[in-house]
Amino acid sequence: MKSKFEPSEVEPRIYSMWENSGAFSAGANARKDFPSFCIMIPPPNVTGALHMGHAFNNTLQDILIRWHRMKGFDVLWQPGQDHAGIATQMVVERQLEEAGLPSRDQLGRERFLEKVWDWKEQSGGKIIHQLKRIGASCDWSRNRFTMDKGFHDAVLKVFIELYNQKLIYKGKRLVNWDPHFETAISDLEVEQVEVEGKMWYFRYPLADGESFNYPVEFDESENPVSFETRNYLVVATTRPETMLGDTGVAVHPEDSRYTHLIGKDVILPLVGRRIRIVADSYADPTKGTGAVKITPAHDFNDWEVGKRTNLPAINVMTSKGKMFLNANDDFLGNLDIPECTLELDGLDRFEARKIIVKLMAENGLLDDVQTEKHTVPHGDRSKIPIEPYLTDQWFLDTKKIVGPAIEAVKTGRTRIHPKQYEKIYFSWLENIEPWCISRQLWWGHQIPIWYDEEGNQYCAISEDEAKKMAKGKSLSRDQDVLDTWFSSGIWPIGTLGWPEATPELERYFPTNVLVTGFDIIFFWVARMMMMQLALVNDIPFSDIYVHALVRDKFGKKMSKSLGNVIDPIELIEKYGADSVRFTLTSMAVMGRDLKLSEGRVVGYRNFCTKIWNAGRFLQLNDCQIGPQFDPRNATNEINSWIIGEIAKTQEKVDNALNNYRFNDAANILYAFVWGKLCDWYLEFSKTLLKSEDPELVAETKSTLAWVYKQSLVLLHPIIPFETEELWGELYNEDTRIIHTDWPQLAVKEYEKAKATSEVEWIIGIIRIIRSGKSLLRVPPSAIIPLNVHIMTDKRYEILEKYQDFFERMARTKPLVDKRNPEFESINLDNESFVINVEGGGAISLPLGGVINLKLEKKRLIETRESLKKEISMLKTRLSNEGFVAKAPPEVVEETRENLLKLEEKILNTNAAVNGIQNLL
RNA sequence: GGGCGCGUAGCUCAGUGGUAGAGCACUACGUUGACAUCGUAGGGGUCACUGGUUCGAACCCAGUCGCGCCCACCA
Repeated sequence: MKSKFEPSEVEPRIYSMWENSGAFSAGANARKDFPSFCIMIPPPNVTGALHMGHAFNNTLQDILIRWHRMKGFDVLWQPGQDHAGIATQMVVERQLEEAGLPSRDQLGRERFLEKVWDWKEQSGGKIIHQLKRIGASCDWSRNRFTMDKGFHDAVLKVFIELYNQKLIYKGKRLVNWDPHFETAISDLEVEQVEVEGKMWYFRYPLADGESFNYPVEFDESENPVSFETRNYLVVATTRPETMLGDTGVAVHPEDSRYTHLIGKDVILPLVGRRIRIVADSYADPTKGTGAVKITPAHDFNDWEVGKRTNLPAINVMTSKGKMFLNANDDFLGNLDIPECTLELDGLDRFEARKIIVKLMAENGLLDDVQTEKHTVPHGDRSKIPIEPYLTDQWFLDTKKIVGPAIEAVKTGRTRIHPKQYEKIYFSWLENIEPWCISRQLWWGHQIPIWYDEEGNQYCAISEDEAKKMAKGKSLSRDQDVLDTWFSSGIWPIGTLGWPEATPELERYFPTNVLVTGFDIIFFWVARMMMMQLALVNDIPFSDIYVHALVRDKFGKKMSKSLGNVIDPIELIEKYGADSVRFTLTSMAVMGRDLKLSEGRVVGYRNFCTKIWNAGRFLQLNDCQIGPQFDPRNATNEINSWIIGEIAKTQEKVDNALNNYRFNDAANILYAFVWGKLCDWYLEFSKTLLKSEDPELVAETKSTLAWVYKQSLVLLHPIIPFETEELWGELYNEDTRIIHTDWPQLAVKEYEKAKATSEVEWIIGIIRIIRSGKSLLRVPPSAIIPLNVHIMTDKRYEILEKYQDFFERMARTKPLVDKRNPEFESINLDNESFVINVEGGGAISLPLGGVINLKLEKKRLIETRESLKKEISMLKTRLSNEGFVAKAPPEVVEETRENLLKLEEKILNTNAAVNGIQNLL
């Protein structure tokens, strides 16, 4: 065995060994009649790179997968990648531009898509390779891509089914439009960004020479007392450029300032168009001026107002967000739209804004400007303000299929962990809006709709089919593609071969756990629920584990623009995949984001080193599990103790993982392996192995080998590489650790209570001797005497039995029986450090010349004082009737026991004080 | 505006009714045959604040202050 564990050498070797031997294949290591256990990987972008969130997400999945595989379940971890419409198209377009190649438009659809496929082929393997680096044990032979033929057709099939059920329809609606990508996006892809903005107050002159009295001063009961005569209305806006598309001004039907103006017209400044003053309760008298300009084609609320009050909608922008004033798009009414003579055509909407404000000011129509913060909707990919835009789009009527998805979680058929996310899930689903599923992109699943010359729709899986339906009419296909999340929505059934009735669908669906971040609950989780239930009438998974976000050490979201991204691959190269995995696991607390700091990784890298060195110790001592060895029959107490401890650890780890308490699992293992196995048992074993009793030596070697082996198995789901390597080094097994059976150590059978309490007592004494020596600055190498003053015979015998351990582990001389039946005073024959022994008894370390008697007396008195304090605290509690009557009996009992222990300690301390006094 | 979460040791975080925990960092000592990526010992916290419930509160409840996030709206 090498003296150091070298992840960079071991990890690739072990991973290929697993992969080449089919260790990850669906059903590998499945025991007969065991149920299936299936996890669908949240498919990463095919052209993406692994970030910390992926590393975290997939580590947790891999833990669950490896754990179940070892337990004998029929396991499938289904991997795959997502085509990521906008993101991928964006990358390829940028590459073309950087390389000075023809642009998307110049290439045309077919040739552009070839470029995208090229890029996919070129970079698509990267993310898979990176997932392998962290040790993900997916069944790669089943890898799926959302644009692969089978999956592609499944997506179209879904569209066709839902279309035929009239759940998918086309309509001209106002949608969130991204002027950069020139596509519609869904509500979810819109981010609200707070910006410092301005509110402009514009005067819109009344038509036909009208004027009115506007109240300007009020008395105490808010009645107007003075008025000014106005021949204009004032409206407020944050987006002046949209005024060119104004087709009305709304006031509240009960706003007495304006009621008499309803039905009259104003002249839209700069444009000269007459637009109507309408009554609509959307206008809030308490906001702005109470009169609100209405631009139905560029504002969601205005669109609704326009529909209610029969105002036309005039689109004033191109799909790129540039002004375009003579579009003559009049979708809601039939007003005659006079030609606009303003020369703004082709100007960017924000440039136009400046000019319009300037023109309004020049015309004396700018009433006021205020600066204020407001939120502006931005495209989550383009990061520019989206534009509400009037277009033809496809929608999925989610309201009609949402019911079962809500029901499934309400009834607990699907459980969300942690539970608090259920609320978020419900609140979104219960207020769901139609889902805009069409995108004006090229990379994606092209909508399977063909149109004939009259515009009739033919929904079919292929052009041939559509032609048949159209009875030979000449057809053209809809140019739009589907939202990427539409295809992700059928990931569970799609990857298993739906719509075919495949054996995999039969075996693994519904799947068991979905492990995902909360940021895609709406995008993905809720939609999978809806779509699976709608298509195959079953839940996609029974459990949803929602994990938190990995943030940087300051709690900031990692992002490229902030430059605070920690690359998991770099961490893996520096510390090894196992260390990174253990770190993420130990921080995976439900419901709280994790701030990753490199210090944690270092700590767990050291843990991996510790495990390695313990393995070396076993090998140096030639530890193997003897053929006759049964851990339940170990005779030596120390051996029994550690056997009991590993059994308890196994139980705790299972319990933690069953409850998705990954951090508990990691911490339990850490505490056992380092705190118990290495710190104590290995040290004890050094003495045991020197025994002259060959049976004890054999039992100890077997125990070491067996307990360490169980530890490796329990660690394997979190630390797969190193445990596999150690397994190969230390144990001659037919199977690799990845396919070893997960232990089931019934604590009742494996733990010997007597051995546990005995060894724990000894550990306590060793600790306190070490502590005493250290406090008194006795050099650790100094070997000191150990006198026993107060002790029952029974306990003294135990103490004697462990003499050799005291000598090795606390550096003491053989113990000397100085017990005196008269407990009045300890018979201290030299300057001594006195120790109260847990559970009764007193020992001393005679340290002549080393310690200052007066100081030691002072220390003892201080000890006595603190004991007194504790005692009086406990006494107060026990004399409290409420406590005795209402506290649980075991708590009262425990308090009594503690009090007795303390009282014994104080007696011993008194005796020690007296002993010292005699010497002084 | 609605909702969720967080505030515990210098740092990163567990704990969640019964006398405060881990890792890292810090201090002292230490090369005993697994391990200096180590060992032993130690210092360090009125568990944000204020009230309440309780025999007992870091934990439950209410409020306050600070931080973060989600949803909605924004004339």
